[in-house]
Amino acid sequence: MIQPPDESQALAALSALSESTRLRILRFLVARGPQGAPAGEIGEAIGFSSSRGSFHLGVLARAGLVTATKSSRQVIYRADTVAIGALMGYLINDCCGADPQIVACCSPAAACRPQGES
Amino acid sequence: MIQPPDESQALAALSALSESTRLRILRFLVARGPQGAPAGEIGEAIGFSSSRGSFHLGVLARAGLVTATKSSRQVIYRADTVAIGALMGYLINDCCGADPQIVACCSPAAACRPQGES
DNA sequence: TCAACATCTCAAAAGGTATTGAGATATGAT
DNA sequence: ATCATATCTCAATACCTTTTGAGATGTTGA
Repeated sequence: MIQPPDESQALAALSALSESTRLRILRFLVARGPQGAPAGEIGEAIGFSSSRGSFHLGVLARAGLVTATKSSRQVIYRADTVAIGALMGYLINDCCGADPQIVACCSPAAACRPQGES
Repeated sequence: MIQPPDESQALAALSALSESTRLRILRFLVARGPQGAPAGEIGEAIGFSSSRGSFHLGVLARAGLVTATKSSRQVIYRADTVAIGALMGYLINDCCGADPQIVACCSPAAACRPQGES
């Protein structure tokens, strides 16, 4: 059954993505693939203290963009690509009515101009 | 020349989108198409005072997601579909490495499960 | 058991964001 | 000129977010 995330889920996800540390974490985890990475390693790669990392990873997890699974004394975080895809689908199709100009930008080879550039 | 929005632009746009009133405004304006709508009409449709509307429309405009053009005594706002598309492209391709599972969700017929649902 | 490790929680401080209502500004009509 | 209209600005208030450092919790290995 096709069911988009509801608005409040989408808002939580967008809010989670709108912070530079968290965007970097997500980039890192997507690049890692299904294997994910433990909190400490993410912190070392990106550069933040354990409490700061815990805070940001918690925001991402509560927003549903990453999953956290305990593995002995570590916590492995993984990007939830299905959730991320659902957010994209919500934005493109539900919020933007699948506007062709917007949809066109989503393919890897898309030639979309940056915002506010001539 | 293909050039994605830079990170700070993307963050401003994501932050602008992560508020329910503004997401509604954008939905409304995308549905309106290139004709756009004056501030007052958006406020009536969505339900907010002029000062609140001015604040939120300003956030969207500063983030580059909408354009504002003065037309006699009204200000016409329009969704900037190129900028919105560029944001989508940035998220999908630059942040998420064009992960196939994420890209798959962007077509209108995509069957993506919502975040956090079984 | 004890020490080291990985992560989380908590409270304080600083800064950012949203809402409200009053009022300023500018345009168009009488 | 005067008035109504459309929008923006401003200051006050309330609330939310981020960072920091200290320390709590739970896990593994000696």
